[in-house]
This record gives sequence, structure tokens and C-alpha cells, in this order.
Amino acid sequence: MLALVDVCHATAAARGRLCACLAPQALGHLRAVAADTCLADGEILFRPGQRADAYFGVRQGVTMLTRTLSGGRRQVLSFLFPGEIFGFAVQGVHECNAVALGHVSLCRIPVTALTEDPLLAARLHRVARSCLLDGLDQVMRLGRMSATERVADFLFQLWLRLDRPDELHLPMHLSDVADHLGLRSETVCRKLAILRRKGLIGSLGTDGVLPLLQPEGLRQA
Amino acid sequence: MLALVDVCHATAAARGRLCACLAPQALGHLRAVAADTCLADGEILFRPGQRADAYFGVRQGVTMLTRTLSGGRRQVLSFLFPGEIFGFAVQGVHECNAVALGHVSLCRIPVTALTEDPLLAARLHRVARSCLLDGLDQVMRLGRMSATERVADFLFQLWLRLDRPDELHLPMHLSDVADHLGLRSETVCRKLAILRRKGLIGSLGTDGVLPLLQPEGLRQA
DNA sequence: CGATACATTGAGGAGGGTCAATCCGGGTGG
DNA sequence: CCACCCGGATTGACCCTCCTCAATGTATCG
Repeated sequence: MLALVDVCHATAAARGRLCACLAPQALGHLRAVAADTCLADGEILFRPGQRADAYFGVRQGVTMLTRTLSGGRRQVLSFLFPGEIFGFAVQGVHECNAVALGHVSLCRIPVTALTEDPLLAARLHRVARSCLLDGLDQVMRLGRMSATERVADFLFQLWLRLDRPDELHLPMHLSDVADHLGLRSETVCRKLAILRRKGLIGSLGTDGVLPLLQPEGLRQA
Repeated sequence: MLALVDVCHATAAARGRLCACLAPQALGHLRAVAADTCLADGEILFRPGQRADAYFGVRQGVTMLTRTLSGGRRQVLSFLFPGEIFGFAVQGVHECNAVALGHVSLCRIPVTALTEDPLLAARLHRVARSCLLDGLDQVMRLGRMSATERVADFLFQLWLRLDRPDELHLPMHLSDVADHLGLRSETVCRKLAILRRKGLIGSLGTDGVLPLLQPEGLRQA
């Protein structure tokens, strides 16, 4: 029953993290009600239409939220890294799939915990609104950026979210990134090659590690 | 000091409307704290970076939320019709421009009203999460739909939001719609022509009125 | 060692962007 | 009342970015 506490200390810099904005007494309560869960690679935590009776915090690994359109067209709404919260639903029903990328361990926060603890509820609402912000960034990317800009901006934003690491550990496939950016995996691959030739990033290792040589350079293009 | 009450009775069917989900006692309180405002065409209610000390409910007219990228590239995040609420901010600061399309009358709800009235606060949070849902729809459109599908889906969703009217009153320019759908105004115009040739819609009048001949037909394409 | 899964690279085509010309309605001023 | 003008819609021609399809490379696993 470690809940989110440990993880959040490691990645507290990013906005929207739960523990970073929780008062100590709320943390104590959270520790009491949260339960841990584990998922294997590709496992689906929930699907659209399922009752949403809990929030989830990522402890280890990456979870991906997806939605599918007619014709099998898939959109990856977001990638959730350790310390981040997901599972927000409007009318008690999930609107997307939650898929584990690699081994994922989660902490489960029942919605009933919110009614019991208004402080926790307020903080979660704040996180929800922060998700709204991330959604805006994605809309800007999809609506008004070229393919190269989308890839570069995606890496740059990820770099910020993960506390400016020297390299990104990306457990998802290129096709997942493509479905996130409204592109094809071949296009993502080509654009990564361009950024590599510019000296902004290194080569994507088979283990999903991508060295960031000039992260700030990703900002403009 | 009519607040939102009157308007909401006219358009209560759509999800996310404020009054539709407000208990009577909350409405009374809302009536007490809300203040009316008017905007002329093109007038800007707030800009990114400004302190967000109030929410706004649209009483008459349409308001548009926009964001601008380097190079003057603009993205229209949403169009807000009568009965709808906007002004959600994360850290007390607005993240976009709010622009009036034609004459707009608003009702202003100070954020202080939320701390005084937890019921009102809870309802507004629900609306905020509903906005999150609308954002998902837009991401699906931008990421995975063709130009024709985007235009058709935009009209279809609008038709649902406005309680399935026989015709849409669109006070915005084609370029605004284009900036909403990640397209160029010429493309929107061409795609509208295609839908017209298919007999799904009528001709866009100079007054912004667009007859919907087969609204259900817009769903698939 | 072969099989599988995914990344990578190439060649060709289509959808939508870009630029420019024209249309059209409404407003203005003579 | 009419000519003029202006902003935006519409349409056409051309081009570029990205998609599509296919081949090849490469690492992991049985």
C-alpha cells in the first residue's frame, strides 16, 4: 500500500501531479483508501461505456488512453507517465480505452474517497482541469502544426513533463505515437530521422530509449 | 439581472448546460451573484495570461475561444452557444482568447461565488469535465478524420448541441470554422459544396443561416 | 536458424494547401 | 437611385506534404 507517495516525490516538478498538490493530511487519507493494481503489456484497464468507479494513478510504466472511430481508425488521446492521474469521466462512464504499455503498476482511488474527503476531491478537480490544458496543447498540435513540428513538440512537451531528462524512455511503438499525433508511423519515423540529422536527438534504441541532444532546439521546430 | 435562468429553459437538452443540472436553491443563489455583460462584434472578453476571476455563461450570441501559435497560426478551440459556460482556468490564469461573434450578452459568475456555494462549485466542475469530453471529440476530428468528415461532423455535433434545429445560425466566418477544424477556409467552402450536392444541407445564406436537409446523413460522412 | 514484429527507407499518388481570379451582397457616398 | 467599393465566399489551377504500398533491415524469440 505505497499509493502514490513514493512516485510523486521523484517527479514532483510537473504540473497536474496529484501528490505535488496534496496537503499532508490528504496524503494520509489517500494512503488509507488507495489500492494497488498491476497490468501486463497490452492489458486493458477499462473500455468505453464501463462504469467509472475509480481514478487511477500511475506508479510505474506508461498507460495510454485511446479511442476508436469507424473504420478502425484509432486516436491515442494521451500517454500517462508515473505520477499522473487518469480515469476522469463525466457521467460515471468511461469514454476511452486505457491500455498498459509494458508492465504497469497503478494505484486505484475509489470515487467514494472523494465524497469522504472534500480536500482530495478539490485537488482531483484541479488535476482534471489541468488535463483540459494538456488537451489544448494536443488540439494545437493536431490542428495547426506540420508533421515535423508535431513530432518535435511531442518530444519537447514530454521532456518538460518528465523533468528534463537526458533521454526519454518511450515504451510505446511508433504507431502509437503516430496515432497520437494524427500521422502514420512511417511519417513519424521519417520526421525523427530529420530531427536526428539536425543533431537534436540521438538514435531511438531498440529498448525505446531516445537520447535528447538539444532538447531546447525541439521547441521551435 | 436575469442571469442564465431564462436562456437555459430554452436549451436545456444539451449536456453540460449549467442551469439544466442546477438544483433550485443553487439557481436562487446564482441569480444573486451573477452580473450581466455585453460585448460587441469582435470584442475580446479576455486574453491568455489574464487573471481568471469569473466564469461566463452565454445568454445571447456566440463566443469563440482561440489560441495563437507562432507565425500567426490560429486555432479556434470552441464555439460557445447560448446556455453554455466557459472561462475555466487552471491556475487562475486564462489560456486562450475569448472573442465575441456578433453581439453577445453574457452573465458573469465570480469565482468567489464558488467558495460560498459548494453546490454551485460541484455543478461547475461537472461542466468542466463535460468540456473535457467536447475536447475529445475535437481531437478525434483533427487527428483521424478527412476534411469532409470534419465539416460534416462539426455540423452534426452542432445540430445535436442546439436541440436538432431545422437550420443552423452560424455567426462565424468560414475562416473561423476552418481554424476550428484545422483546415483552410477554401477547403471548408469546397466541402460544404460537396455536402450540398449530396442534398444533406442547403445553401449558406449571407445571414449565416444554413438549412439542414438531412442532418442524420451528416453522421456517416 | 527461421519466424515474427517492428523500424526504416523508397517510389508513387492523393488530399488538402496555396495563390489568384471572380462573384456577390451590403454599405457608402455622390 | 446608382456607381463604387470592400470583405468575404466561391471556384479554378497548381503544388507540396503526407499517405499508401511495398521492399528491406534488424532484433527478439522459439
